[in-house]
Amino acid sequence: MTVKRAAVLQVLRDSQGHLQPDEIYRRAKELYPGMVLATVYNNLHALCEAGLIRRIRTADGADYYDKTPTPHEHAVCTECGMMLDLELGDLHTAFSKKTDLPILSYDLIVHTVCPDCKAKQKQA
Amino acid sequence: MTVKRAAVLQVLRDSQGHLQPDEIYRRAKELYPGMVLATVYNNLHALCEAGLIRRIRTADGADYYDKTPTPHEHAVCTECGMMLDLELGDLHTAFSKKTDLPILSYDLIVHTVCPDCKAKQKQA
DNA sequence: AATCATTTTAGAACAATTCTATTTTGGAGG
DNA sequence: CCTCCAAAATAGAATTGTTCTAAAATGATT
Repeated sequence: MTVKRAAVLQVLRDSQGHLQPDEIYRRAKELYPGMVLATVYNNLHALCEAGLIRRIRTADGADYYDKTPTPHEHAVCTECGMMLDLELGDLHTAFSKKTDLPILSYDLIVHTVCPDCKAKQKQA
Repeated sequence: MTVKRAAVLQVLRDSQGHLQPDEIYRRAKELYPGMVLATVYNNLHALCEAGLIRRIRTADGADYYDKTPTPHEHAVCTECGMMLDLELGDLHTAFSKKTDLPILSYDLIVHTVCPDCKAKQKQA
C-alpha cells in the first residue's frame, strides 16, 4: 500500500461512495499534484483485486468504483449520473427459480431519477 | 425501408436472435458485398428507433442486437459469448417493492454457461 | 427530367481504457 | 548507510468499438 494507492482509496472513501475514474483522478490530483491517470487506473485495479473496492460497469460504457465491496445493486440517475445503492434482496435465488441456466453472476443497473434531480424537476 | 436496411434486418431475423454489429456486418456483406460497417450501424440505429429490433448493451462493452423487441432479459455465456433469452417475470414490480426510487428502466445481464459449452466442459 | 431529402459511403475522429517501456521509489539485506 | 531489487509510477502510444463529417449516390415525388 503506497501513498498514491492510499490516496486513491481515500478519495473514494471520502466520497458518497461511487465515482468514475476521471473524477477520482481529478480529486486525487488535488492531494498529489503529480498524480497521473494511469496511476489511478493501476491502483483502482489493484484495490479491486485486494477486495477493498468494487468496479461497477454500466451498459453505456461508464465505469464507476464503489467504496463498498459487499454485494448490492445500483441505480444511476438519468439526469445527473449519480449512482445510488440499492438493496433488492436475494436476486440470485429469485432468478434461479425462473430459469434452468446456471447463474454465475449478473450485472444490474436501474435507471432512476435521484431525489435531488426530482426536486429540481418539480421546481421547474 | 431500403434494400440495405432490409438486409440488416434479415440477417438478424435469420440468426438465433442476438448478434453483435461486427457479425451482422460480416453476414450482411455476404448478401451485399458493397455493404459498409457505417451502414450497418446506421441501419441498426434506424431499426431500433422503428421498434423492429432492440439494442442490448453489456457492461463489458459488447453491443448485441436482438431480433425480438418485446421486453425480456438476457444471459450471456461466459465461454462462447452467446446470448440467450430469459423470462424472469415482472422485475419492475419486484424491484419497486424494495426501493422508493422511481424505476425508469433497468439493464440486466446474467452471466451463465450455455448448454453447449456445459456439454463440452463435461467432456473434458 | 429535375429536385430534394434520405441513405450510403469513406475515412477521420473520438474517448475511455489498456499497454509498453522507461524511470522512480522504497524497503530488505549487507 | 549503501546497494539491490521488485513493485509502482510515469509518459505517451495503442487499442477498439462506435460515432461523426462531409461528399456521393439513391430514389421517390413533382
